[in-house]
Amino acid sequence: MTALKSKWQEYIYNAITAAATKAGVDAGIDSADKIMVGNPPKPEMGDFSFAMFPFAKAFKTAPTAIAAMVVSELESNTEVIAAGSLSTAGPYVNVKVDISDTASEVLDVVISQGEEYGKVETLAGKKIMVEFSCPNTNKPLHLGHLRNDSIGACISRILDAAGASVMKVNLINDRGIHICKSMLAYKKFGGDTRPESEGVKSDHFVGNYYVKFDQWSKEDEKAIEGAQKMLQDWEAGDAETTELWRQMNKWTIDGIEQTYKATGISFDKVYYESNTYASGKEEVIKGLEDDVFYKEDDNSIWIDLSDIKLDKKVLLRGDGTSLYMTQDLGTAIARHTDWPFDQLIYVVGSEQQYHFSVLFHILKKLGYKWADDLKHLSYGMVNLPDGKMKSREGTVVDADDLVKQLTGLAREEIVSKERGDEVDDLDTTAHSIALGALNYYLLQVTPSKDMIFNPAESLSFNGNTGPYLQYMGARISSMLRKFEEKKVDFTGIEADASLLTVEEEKEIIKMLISWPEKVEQAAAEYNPSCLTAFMYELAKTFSRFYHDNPVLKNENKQLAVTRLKLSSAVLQVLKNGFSLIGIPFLEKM
RNA sequence: GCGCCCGUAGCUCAGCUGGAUAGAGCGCCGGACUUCGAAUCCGUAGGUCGUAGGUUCGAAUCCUACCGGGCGUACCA
Repeated sequence: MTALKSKWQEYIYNAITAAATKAGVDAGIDSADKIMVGNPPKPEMGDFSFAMFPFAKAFKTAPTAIAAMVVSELESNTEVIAAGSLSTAGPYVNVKVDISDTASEVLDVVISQGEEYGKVETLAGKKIMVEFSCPNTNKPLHLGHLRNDSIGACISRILDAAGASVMKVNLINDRGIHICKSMLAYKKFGGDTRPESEGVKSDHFVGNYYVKFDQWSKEDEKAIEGAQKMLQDWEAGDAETTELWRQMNKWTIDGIEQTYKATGISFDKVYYESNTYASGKEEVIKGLEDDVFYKEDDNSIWIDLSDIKLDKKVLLRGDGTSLYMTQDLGTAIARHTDWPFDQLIYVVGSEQQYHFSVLFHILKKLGYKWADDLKHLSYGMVNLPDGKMKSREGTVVDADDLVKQLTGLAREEIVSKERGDEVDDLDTTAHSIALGALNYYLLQVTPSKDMIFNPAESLSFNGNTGPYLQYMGARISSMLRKFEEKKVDFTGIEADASLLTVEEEKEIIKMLISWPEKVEQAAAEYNPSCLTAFMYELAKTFSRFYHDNPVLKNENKQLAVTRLKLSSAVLQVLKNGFSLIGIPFLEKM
C-alpha cells in the first residue's frame, strides 16, 4: 500500500509540474514525497485524495480549476488510466484504485509471515531498557500499579516489535523510611502473627501494618522518630533490624510476584534499591569532592539547580541516610554499566516529572554522557468517578481484588450464556477475559492523560472493550474450525482476491496493509492507544462485513475460500495486536 | 507565586506532523436471532471542540492571553 501510495504521489507530482510548466509557473514543490495524501471522507469517493489548495498561490488559480487541470493531465497518461479511476470533488482530486493485486499480495504476506507480520525495523539495533512497576515493599499493588504495569509491558513489546532489543527491568523499592514504618508497626503490634497464621496474602499482611503505622503516628509523635531511628539502624546494618526487614520484604515480594503472575507481568532483570543506594551515596560524595554539590551546616548534601531555573535539592540527609534521589543515581549508573543502553525509559507517574528532570540533570553534571538517553515516560493518574483514590478513605482499588472481581464476572457471563461446557476451561477462560478487559481498558487511553476508572464500565464486556475483540477472534476461529471439518469440499479451489468487491472487504484490506505503520507509530509515540483504536476498527469492520456477507456458507465456493483467507488474515492481525496489548487470545469463549 | 499536563456529545475516550459534513463506546429511543457464535449487527437523537484573539486559502489541531481542573514545587517515594 505504501508502494501504491508513493506511486500515486509520483503521478500527481508529475501532473502538477507538467500543468505548471504549461501555465508558465513554478509549482513550488520539488519532490513527489511532499505531495500530501489524504483519505476521502467516504470510501465510495475513492481510496486516496489529493488537495489542491497548496498550489493555488503558485498557479494564481482557484484550487478547483487546478484539480481539473491535474485530472486532464493524468488522463493523458495511459499508465495512470490503467492504474485507477479519477474524479474531482471541488478542490480535491480523488483516486479510486483497483486494489485486487495489492489485496492478493497482502493476504499472502499476512498469512505467510504470521505472527511476524507487523514487525518493523525502525529501531533495529537499538538497545532499550524499560523500567516499570517499581513496587514498594510495604504494601500490595493497587490500580495505579496496574496502569503502570500495563503500559510498561506493552511499550516493551511494541519497541521489540519495532526491532529494538529490549530489557525489561524492575526496581524494588525495598528500603527507606516508608519501609521502616510497616516494620516498626509490625514490631509493635504484630506479636507472633504471620501471614499464614492469619490466612492473609503476604503482601496484604504487610500492607495492613503500614496502615496501622499511619493511625499510630497520628496519636503518637514517637512513631515517626522510631521510624527514623530504624532507618539509621538499617543503614548501619543492625542485625535484628536487618532480619525483620528481610522477613517482611520477602512477604511483600512473594505476594507481589503472585500478582505479577496473575496479570502476566515479567521482567528480564530485577534491581533492588537496597543494593544500589550505597553506590548512589558514593556518587554523591564524589560529586561533593568535585564541587558539583555542596554541603550544608547540618552535613546534608545538596545540589543547586538555579542554572536550570529550579530550586535546590537535597541528595543525602544530615544523618548520612539516603533518599530517593540518592538511590536512583546509583541505580541508573549500575544499569548503564550492566547493559550499556541506547535508551532507558522510566515508566513512572506524571507526579514525578520534577524528580526525573532533576535526576537526568544531575547525571549529566556528574559527567555521564548517556544522561541524554534517559526518558521519563510519564503517565497520568487513575482516578475514580467520584474523585481520587485515597487510602485514608479506603477507596484505593486493590489490584488483586480487581482481577478477582473481573474474573468472577467473566465467569458468570460464560455461565449465563450456557457456554460453560463449550469453553476449554472455565476458570482459565474467565481469567483470560478479565485480563483482556483490564489491559484494553487501561491502554486505550493515551498514557500522558489522567483517566477515570469506572468500575462498572471496566467490568462491561460489550462495546469497545477487550472482550469484544476476543469475541471476534473466537468467532473467526470458530468459522475456521468449521472450514477444517469441511475441507474436502473445497479441494483444488484457490482464493482469488479480485472477487473481493464489497466495500467492507476493501476497507479491511486497507487496514491489514496499514498494520505495520500502526506499530511504527505506536513505537514512535510510545503510545499503545493507536493500536487499540486500530484493532477495534478492524474488528468492527470485519464484524459488519461478516454479519451481512456469507463466508463459509457462500454458494460460490471460490468466493468462500477467498473470504476465508481474508478472515484468517484478519484473525492473524488481531492476534498480533492482542499479543502487543496483552489480550489473551481465545479459540472459544 | 512558579513549572508541567489537561479542557472534544449526558458519561468515558479517539482525532492534534493544519485540509472535505468533528468520530467511537456507554447511556437513551427504535429495529434484527429457523441462518457461519446476539459478548453481535443496524438505525434515531445528542457537540458554537473551555473562552477570546492571532497566523493561514483553510484551525479541534499551530501561537498568545484568559477561565476552569490536575500534578509538582518534601531531609516521602
